[in-house]
Amino acid sequence: MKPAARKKPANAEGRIRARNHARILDAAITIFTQKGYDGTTIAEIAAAAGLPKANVYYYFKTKKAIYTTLVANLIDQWDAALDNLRSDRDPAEALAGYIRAKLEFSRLHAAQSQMFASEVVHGGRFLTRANLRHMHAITLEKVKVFRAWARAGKMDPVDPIHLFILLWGSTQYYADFEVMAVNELGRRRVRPADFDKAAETITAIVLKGCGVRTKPR
Amino acid sequence: MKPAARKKPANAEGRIRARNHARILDAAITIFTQKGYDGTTIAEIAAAAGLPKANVYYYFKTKKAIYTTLVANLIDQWDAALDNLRSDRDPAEALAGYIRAKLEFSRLHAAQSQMFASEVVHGGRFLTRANLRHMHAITLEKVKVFRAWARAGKMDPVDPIHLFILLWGSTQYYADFEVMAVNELGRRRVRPADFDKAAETITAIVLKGCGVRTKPR
DNA sequence: CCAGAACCTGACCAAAGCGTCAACTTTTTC
DNA sequence: GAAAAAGTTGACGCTTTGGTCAGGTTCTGG
Repeated sequence: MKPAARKKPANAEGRIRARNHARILDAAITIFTQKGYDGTTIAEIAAAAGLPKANVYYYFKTKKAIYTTLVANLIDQWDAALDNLRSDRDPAEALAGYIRAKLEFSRLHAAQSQMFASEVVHGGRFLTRANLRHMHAITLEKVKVFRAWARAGKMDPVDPIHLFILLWGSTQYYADFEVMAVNELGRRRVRPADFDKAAETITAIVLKGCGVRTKPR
Repeated sequence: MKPAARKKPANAEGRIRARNHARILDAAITIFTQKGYDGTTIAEIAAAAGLPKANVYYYFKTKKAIYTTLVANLIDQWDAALDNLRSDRDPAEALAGYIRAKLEFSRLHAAQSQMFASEVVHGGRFLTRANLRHMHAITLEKVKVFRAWARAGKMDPVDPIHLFILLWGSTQYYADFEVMAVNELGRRRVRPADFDKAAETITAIVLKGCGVRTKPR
């Protein structure tokens, strides 16, 4: 083999590799979301990416490798909205910001939310223990925030995990169960105004429901 | 053909037919839930039902026929919990009852809830327009109940559809996203006590959050 | 008891899909 | 400009799966 110095460093991908890698993942997430892992074919992903099927295997070893790369990306994004929740913030603003951020994610990344939902509904067979531990650890950090607010008298001492489940279930619904959301909203698609109304409604119910106050009592 | 009187009436199925029909559906819902429509094989359903594969085709014309029969059954069950919501009831009791009923369904029929969730997450390709119209019509009936309570000053005039989405999203989460629920609860499975705590927490937040009062002001 | 109906089933077929491969083309580097 | 590396791709092999079929068995009613 020729001198190793000639080989590109692993993180210095060429522009062709980076472009095709991204194209495949973009195409894949749309189709995995619509059809699920087993209902999606490599030929469909290739066609949507504008590449011959065999070429997909040049960039990803297997179909499962494509899917698990997407799942790993989704875990990274799951964390981001939780940054709103810091104990040094006013709980009304922090919770309102979190709800808004979660709904923005549902609105702008419906496919990612749906794909993650699909994965979890089917038992999370591609979620690793490390994925689950990570998400649990992050959540426990934020549980502390809720507890700190409760100790400071800024909100009622509601069970933080069940509160998170209520927050996640309600905000993700608009993306994950879009078919039901549009049906019940009487629309063809969820509009930005619907997301605004959702943010307003969920925020009002949660703040009032958790006894959130902007001043300590 | 022999005299029609000899043929059994369509609704007087023999015990063999009824038994095998039920066995196939019971087996199917478990596997469709775990693996999704495309990930499930007729051979797996047959094995779980204790029948040879070709025999399954004696009872159901196609794989899709099995699946859509299950979906139709799920629609029927979706309605039942909503019976709690009647305008002549006290809203605190009615909403608490509805939340409790939904959580009971999640606890006792997790597979059905997950299968329906999977169907919707993937765009509801096996949900018919009639299915969707039916669910929408039922919901609109209950929207009237919320509006009647608001007019009577028994609760705040929150947006009924967004409230339903919050109720559905939070109560179904324990079944649909069981993997996440157990992970965040720090458990191996969701226990009856967790459902009790969920009922208590969701009910408290929703009643307080919606300004539900047991006496008109 | 027998004929008809209902039920069962092993073997089979056609189609689909994951992944491979050898040969080719393009790009990159020296 | 040439060699090496990277990228491309049509054809193919193997396996799997939905569904069929012909022939068989069991059940039911007269």
